[in-house]
Amino acid sequence: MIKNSVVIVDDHTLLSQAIAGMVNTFNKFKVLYTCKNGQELVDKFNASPQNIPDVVLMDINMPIMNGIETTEWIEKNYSYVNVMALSVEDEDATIIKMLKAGAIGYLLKDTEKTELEHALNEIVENGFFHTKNVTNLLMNSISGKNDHSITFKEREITFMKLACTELTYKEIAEKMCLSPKTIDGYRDVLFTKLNVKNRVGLVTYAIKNKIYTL
Amino acid sequence: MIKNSVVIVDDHTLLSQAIAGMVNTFNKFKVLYTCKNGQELVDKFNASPQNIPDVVLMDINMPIMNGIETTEWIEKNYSYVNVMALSVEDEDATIIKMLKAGAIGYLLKDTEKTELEHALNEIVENGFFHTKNVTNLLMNSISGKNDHSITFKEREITFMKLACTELTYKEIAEKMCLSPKTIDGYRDVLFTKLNVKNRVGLVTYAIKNKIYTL
DNA sequence: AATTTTTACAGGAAAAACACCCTTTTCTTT
DNA sequence: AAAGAAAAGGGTGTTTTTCCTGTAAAAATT
Repeated sequence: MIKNSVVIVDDHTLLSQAIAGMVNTFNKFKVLYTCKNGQELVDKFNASPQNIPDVVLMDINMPIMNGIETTEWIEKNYSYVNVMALSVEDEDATIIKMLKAGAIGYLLKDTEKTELEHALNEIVENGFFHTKNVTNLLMNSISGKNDHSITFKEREITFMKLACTELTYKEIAEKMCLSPKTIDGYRDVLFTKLNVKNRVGLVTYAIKNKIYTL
Repeated sequence: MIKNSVVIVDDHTLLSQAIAGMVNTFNKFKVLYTCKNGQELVDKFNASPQNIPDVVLMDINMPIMNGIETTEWIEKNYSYVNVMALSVEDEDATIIKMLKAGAIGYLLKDTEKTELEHALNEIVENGFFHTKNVTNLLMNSISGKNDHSITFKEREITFMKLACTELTYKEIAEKMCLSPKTIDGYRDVLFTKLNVKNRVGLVTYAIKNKIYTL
C-alpha cells in the first residue's frame, strides 16, 4: 500500500478526472488512478500491489459493480484500505449500507474543496472521518430500532439484477448456468424474504435499494 | 463579455470546483466563478458586465432554478453567451428541452477531459459543439420517423402507474373500472409503443421516465 | 353526414409466472 | 464426525401473462 495515495471510483469520467486533479493539488496526496466502476478497481487491485492505495473515494451508483458491493470486496480482501463514500445520495439507508460495507466516511458531493482535503487528512491521520450527517445517523442507529436491512447471497443478487431485465426466468437460468427449477427457488425465496407478490415487486425493490441501476 | 471565460453552474459544490480546476488547466480558458444554481447566475450576471462569460457549463438538475429555466433566461437576456449542458442525464427528452432552451451543446459527465477541452474550443471558435449523441438525435428529430418523444394518453399513464405496482391486470382493471380485456389492449399497445417485451420492461421504462415514482 | 380514429371489449391458445412440497449434494460449523 | 445451513434441482398444478384476431360503439375529423 502506498501511503497518502488515493484512488477515485466514479462512472462519470469527467468528474473522477476533475476530482483527481483537485486531490493532486493537495500536495500531501497523490492520485494513483481512477476507475469507472467496481470491476475496474478489482482488476487493478489484483494486478499489482503497487496499485493498492491508502484511500478510495467511492461513488455509490455505478453500473456493473456498485459502490456498496465494491466496498464489501475491499473490506474482505484489503481491509486496511480506507474507503470513503462520495455521493450525491443522502438517503439514510444508503449511508448505513455503505458504512456497514466498511466505509469509514461519507461525503456528499456538495461539500467544499477544503472539506475534502480535511476529510482526507483525518482519514490518513486518525483513520476515520464523519460529517455531522453521519454521526447523527449513527447515534440514531445505535439507540434506535432501525435496521431492517435484509442481507442477500451473491447468487440472489445476480438473480435479482437479471430479474430486472426483460429476460424470462428460463433465459435467466441459462445466463446463470442453472436449471429453471433453481431459479424458481431463488424467486420463491426472495418473494417471501422481501414480502412481495410478484416480479414487479421484486424489480421495484431492487431499484429502490440500488441493487439494480436503471 | 470576457473572451474565453467560463462559468460553471452545478449544485454539487465539489464537482463545480473540481471542474473549474480542470478548466483552468486548459490554458486558453479561465473560470470566472461557479454557481450553485440558476438564481445565483442571474444575480451575478445582473451585478456586473464583468461577470458575463463566454461559455456557461450548465448542469440540468438543480434546486431553485434548474438548467433549462436558466438557459432560457440567458437566451432571453444575454443571447450571445454560449450555454453548454453538462449533465448525467442522457434522456432524449431532456436533451431536446435543453437545446430548445438555447443550449448549443450537450456533454455527458462521463466524457473525457480532452473532450471537454475540445468542446470548449469548438464553441469559442465555431460557436457550436455536438456529441454524436446529440447529432443523431437531431437527425432523427428532423427526418421525423423515429419518434423519440412518445406521447401518452391519460388512461395509458394511469395504467402504466398501476402496472408498476404488484396488482395483477385483473385488479388493475377493477381499479380503472374497465374490463380485463381492455387492459389487455392498453398493455399490448404500450408494449409495441415502447418496444418492450414484458411488464418488467414497462416498469423500468416508467421509472426511468419518471412516469412512476418509487 | 360520412369517414376515420379512438376506446372498449371478446375468445382462444400458448407461454410464462407462481406456489408448494420434496430430494440430493456440498459446504461450513461445531 | 455429526449437525446444519446453503445451493441446486425435481414434480405437479394453478394462475397470470402474453399474443393473436376480431367486433362494436363513441368521438373526433373532414
